[in-house]
Amino acid sequence: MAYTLHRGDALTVLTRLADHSIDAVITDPPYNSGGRTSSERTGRTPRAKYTSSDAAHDLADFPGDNRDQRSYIRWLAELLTEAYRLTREHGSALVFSDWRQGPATSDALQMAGWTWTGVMPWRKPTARPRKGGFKQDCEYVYWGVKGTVDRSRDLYLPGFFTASQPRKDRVHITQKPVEVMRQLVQICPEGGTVLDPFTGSGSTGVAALREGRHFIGIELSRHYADLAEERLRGELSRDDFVLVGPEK
Amino acid sequence: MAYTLHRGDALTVLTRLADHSIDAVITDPPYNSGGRTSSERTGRTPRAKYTSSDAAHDLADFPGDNRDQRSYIRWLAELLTEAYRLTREHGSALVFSDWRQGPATSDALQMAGWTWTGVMPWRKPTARPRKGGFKQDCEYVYWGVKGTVDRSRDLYLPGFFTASQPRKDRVHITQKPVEVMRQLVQICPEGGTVLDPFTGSGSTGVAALREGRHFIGIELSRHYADLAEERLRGELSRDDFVLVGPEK
DNA sequence: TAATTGTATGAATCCATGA
DNA sequence: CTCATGGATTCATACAATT
Repeated sequence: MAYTLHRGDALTVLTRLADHSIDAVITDPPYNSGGRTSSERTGRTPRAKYTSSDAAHDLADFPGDNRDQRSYIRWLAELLTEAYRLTREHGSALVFSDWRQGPATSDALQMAGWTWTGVMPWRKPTARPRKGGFKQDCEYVYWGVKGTVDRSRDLYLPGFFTASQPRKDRVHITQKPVEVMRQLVQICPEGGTVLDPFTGSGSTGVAALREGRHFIGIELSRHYADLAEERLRGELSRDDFVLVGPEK
Repeated sequence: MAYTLHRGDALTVLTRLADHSIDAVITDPPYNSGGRTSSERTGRTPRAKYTSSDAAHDLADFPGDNRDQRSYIRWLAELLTEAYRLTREHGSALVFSDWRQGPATSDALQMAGWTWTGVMPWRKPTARPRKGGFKQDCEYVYWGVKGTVDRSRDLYLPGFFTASQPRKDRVHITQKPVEVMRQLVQICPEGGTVLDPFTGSGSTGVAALREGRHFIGIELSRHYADLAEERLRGELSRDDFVLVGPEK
């Protein structure tokens, strides 16, 4: 297994990649969510929007979390259009979203040509409660395919995930649990290639390598690109990775 | 606790009800999905769509499940507009949807004036697996409020439900588990009134009565109106219902 | 070693205050 | 008035510290 990391803007780098070189696009774009007013959403850093005021951690902000909803849909649709071009027939796109941006994500996916085939909730047991009603403790993975689902594969994946956010060793505010990502990357055939245009700290890549898929990542921020590089390099030199047997 | 059942068309009956008489609208409209093409959606009866071909069900069809998506949104928005008028300030609407109609449901809710405040997945552990990818084993409850959430209530509800569809004693194709509905009706203050314009077999009403809320139901089909009537009457004569203590 | 107690925090949300 | 800003708040859960 091998990986490639590009440092730069997602859309710019995508346009340079070759047609039909990718089997699955799995990514977690900035949600541009958080806050009731436009200025709350666009005028604050991710840390200010998403972090408890008494939290002691010192994780870096990430860029691109300040679009309004209209330009968010257009931007995401354009990105997913490029991703569609790169993807082989029957390939998949898996896009993370919170509850607020769900409809926008579904729209963008379909505007880009993907066939929307499902939604998989990811439940986070440690979400904040909400006084006066129902808490919102799920994020969502929107699933699109290029053309139709490949029904010839003997593959049965869950429709729902539950896992806590990484706490120890966390390096990104929105870091995803590797155990969830390991399930998701299986939508890519073994030995195929997974693309993540918003690599962040690289959990998608880590999962891809552990599950025997190649990985191509793109990350704008130097800080996170370096962190992802380090984590991915560490994966290739893990001597226990041959111990990972076939999933039951 | 008391209940009222109207037999008739939802929209027609709603226009006859009084302003500000309702605390929570909790309902499961016909989803109108279940097929990729317009003809697949409109050409089959609900039984043909929602039951597997080999299942030995004997459940009656229900009407109003063959609109295309555009008119579905308009129809649902109109219905939710009437429901909005009936509802008190800070009251809630909880609308069931499958994954396909989620964006449409969110649109209709907001078109009708409700503030969209969340989505709660309901997971059905017995859903069929899907060859070649992720199974779709969740339905969704879309939550809207009139104005803002009432933060003065000391109420903390879950953001996620898991429960199997009733198997024994099931009388409606899309019957909801009472244990899920008992959580949902708590968004209505104790002693308040819950409205369900698509009563079906009456699970919302059963849950409302058990949790100490009044219930108003509307059901078009004579068959299901009779069934709901019977179930609700049975609730009022349960001698164990006084044993239901205050929720912790 | 196992059980118990203690502490920090969450892709938030709400509200008072000031511009 | 509206809009922007910053600080206070909520509890289940994870993990560390302690018994």
